[in-house]
Amino acid sequence: MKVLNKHTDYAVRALIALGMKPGSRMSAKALSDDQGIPYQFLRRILQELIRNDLVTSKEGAGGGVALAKDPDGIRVRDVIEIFQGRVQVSECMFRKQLCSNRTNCVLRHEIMRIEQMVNDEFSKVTIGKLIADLKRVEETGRVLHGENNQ
Amino acid sequence: MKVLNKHTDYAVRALIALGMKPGSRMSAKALSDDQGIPYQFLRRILQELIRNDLVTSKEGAGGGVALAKDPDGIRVRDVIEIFQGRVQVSECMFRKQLCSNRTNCVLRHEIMRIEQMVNDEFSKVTIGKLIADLKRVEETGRVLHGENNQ
DNA sequence: TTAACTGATACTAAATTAGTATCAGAACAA
DNA sequence: TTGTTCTGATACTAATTTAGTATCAGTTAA
Ligand code: FES
Ligand code: FES
Repeated sequence: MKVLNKHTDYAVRALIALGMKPGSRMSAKALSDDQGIPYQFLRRILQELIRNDLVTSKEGAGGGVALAKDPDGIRVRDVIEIFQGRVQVSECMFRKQLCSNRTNCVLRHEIMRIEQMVNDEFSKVTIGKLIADLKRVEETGRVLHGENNQ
Repeated sequence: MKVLNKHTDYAVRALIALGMKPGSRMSAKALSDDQGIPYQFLRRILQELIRNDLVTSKEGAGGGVALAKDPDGIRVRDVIEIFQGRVQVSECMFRKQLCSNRTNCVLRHEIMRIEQMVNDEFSKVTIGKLIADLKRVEETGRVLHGENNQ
């Protein structure tokens, strides 16, 4: 059961990469090379991030993309919702077509509690937090993530 | 972002239905009609539940399936793991091929914490608990789930 | 005026999920 | 002992989602 798909995965990676170089724009090409993300795929992901105001862009030569806001203001939850929709355990546990009485369904209660928890947790994790963690690890010399070794 | 697929959904429904009539066997056909689950699909789901010792079966005329253990001993988590594998947020956030240094990866830490939480929660929800909830609601006359009304 | 970019969108391929079909064999009952 | 009702096993198809590619128009800077 995989929770994050490639869109979200790549988007988070791209956002971190952009957040690591504050102020500077990067082209999609550079990001693609940097992070090993298929170029055309990344392009579409970035365009979606732009539409959702997480990223700003500048067209033309010397253009590129940059974070639209403070890394601490970008939650992983936001990214998930853009590419995968709201976290929901099941559209409706016992019926394809949503029930009219959803609020009364006890089965749903359990499930919605879990949904809420997951959403809360993903709200706490921001790009800023991830970057801080990454930097801390880099400084203390501990190994980091897959791109850097092996 | 849908977390539970049809296999899990139908399996839970079937397990609840079986748990509601303790002792008695039901044929896959009856279950299928009862719950509105496609017959052949349900057959395969039941066979999987049987292989995993959540359900027992008896062949031949008058045969059928029944819960193999106490409903309280069947966790929704077990069902999820049978049909969707272990809950994991991402195989590995930053690399397709699992990194050798996963234990040191700070990004992974956040994610594994959330995974753990979800698994814990789905461990707490058992078929017995769901049945108890259902019965309580039936008694108090409150509306229940989608099969019973519009 | 050309090279380096993004915007928009159509398209294809791969993987997963959902659902169907078939045949063999067990148990029961007449 | 034969027909009927059931499960076991497994192959198959269809639908949907996810992943990835391609193309063309327009913008900007040198
Ligand atoms: S089954 Fe639809 S709301 Fe509970
Ligand atoms: S990216 Fe692979 S373990 Fe962190």
